Amino acid sequence: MPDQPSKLRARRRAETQRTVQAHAVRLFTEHGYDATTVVDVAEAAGMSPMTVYRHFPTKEDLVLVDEYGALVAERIAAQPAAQPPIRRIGNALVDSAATLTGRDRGQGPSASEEFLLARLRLMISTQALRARHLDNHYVLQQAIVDALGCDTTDPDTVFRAQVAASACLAAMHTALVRWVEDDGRTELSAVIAKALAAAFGEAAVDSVGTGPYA
Amino acid sequence: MPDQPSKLRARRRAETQRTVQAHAVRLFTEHGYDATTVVDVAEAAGMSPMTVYRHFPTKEDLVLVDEYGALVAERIAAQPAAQPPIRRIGNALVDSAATLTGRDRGQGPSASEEFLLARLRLMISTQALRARHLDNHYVLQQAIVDALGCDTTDPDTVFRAQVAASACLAAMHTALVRWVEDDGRTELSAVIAKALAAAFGEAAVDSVGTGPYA
DNA sequence: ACCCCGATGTTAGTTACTACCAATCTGGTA
DNA sequence: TACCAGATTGGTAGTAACTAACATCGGGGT
Repeated sequence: MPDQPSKLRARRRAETQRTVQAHAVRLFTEHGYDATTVVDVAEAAGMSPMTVYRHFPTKEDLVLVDEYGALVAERIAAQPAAQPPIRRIGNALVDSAATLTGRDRGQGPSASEEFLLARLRLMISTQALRARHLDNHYVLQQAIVDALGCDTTDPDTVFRAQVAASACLAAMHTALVRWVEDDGRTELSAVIAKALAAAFGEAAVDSVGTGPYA
Repeated sequence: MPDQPSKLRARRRAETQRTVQAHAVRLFTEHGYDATTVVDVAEAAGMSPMTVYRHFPTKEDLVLVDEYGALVAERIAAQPAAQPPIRRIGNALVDSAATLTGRDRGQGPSASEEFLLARLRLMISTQALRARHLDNHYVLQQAIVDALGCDTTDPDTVFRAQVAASACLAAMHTALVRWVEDDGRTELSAVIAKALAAAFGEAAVDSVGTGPYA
């Protein structure tokens, strides 16, 4: 059963990855992304540069790991197909953000949220990271269009879905920037909902401020 | 008068830049962006690699020169401020595209348009170029928000403007991709107008299909 | 005619990343 | 327990995108 290689291997692997990433983000934040070399990260994590490259194909990936994409695509497919695309995408984005940051009743950012914030700060302020982050949206856009499962024989429908997806993601990204500028004090899902409403009108999200709280 | 250094210098400079860029885009298209080195480009253009770097700070800039940004920002400011931001931005995007491709009555793509198409094809298919191109949108977004000249003391207004700008640019980018997939046979400004209408409703653009033709 | 500055070239160095091979360590199995 | 297979790690060498510092050359304006 090579499908499940003992799981212990996988756990150790995931653990070292987290370790390396934590050191990387810390060093990047302290001394700047460009001023920090991969060798520096390797030394801090106590391993050879080669090993770092084995876990993260590029230096940028040390910051960019994306757990959000799969979540969104999954939720899109789960939405009723009757609603307009923008609404479906918007709901999926808001829900996914709520799940990801999953914060209980207005307390401050948790530890994992602080890490997310640190990563986002880097992604926004560093050109190379910002560029690749936006390119990830490009991939996510395709995933969303696929998940919408619209009639692929009609090129016009596909086009509209692509436009909806890219516009929603752009609005979400702006919300993300805003959230980071506010140091995560507000609630991410609410900021996203506000952004979507600003772009597409109130009809874009089920209802602003709903969700697990309300 | 060092402000206007004889103009002849500037013209020669611009000319060599065009030469280098033409060779670069040709080589990139023929052999692939990643498979072509800057040294290859320099040899093709008949100069040393250093000179190439003097004219284009990075390899990516050989493809990415952006003449669009200034055009858009300028047209935004020229629009009546009474209209909603999305409409103002949408009109500016459509008008700028029409100016840029400036084609007379449905003939095929001109020579300069072929060049634009080649560059866009590279920007879309090559990851590094795609990423930096999207990052340029990020800069353009700021320029648009500034050009809108909204009340900067109210953070909410600024946020809405940012959302509007990023969403419009995303829709325009999708239109761009579509246009390239169609090998520029349709009219770029019309595709952009269609994308904006799909995202924000018919109210987004003054009227689809208007402009210098209609 | 002269001088000055901008454009070009050369060299040497840094850094991200890759290919290849060797060593080692782990986890399950006979 | 002893062992095998495969996963993980490490080292070396190489490529390619840049950067810095310095020399050179040629054209333009005074």
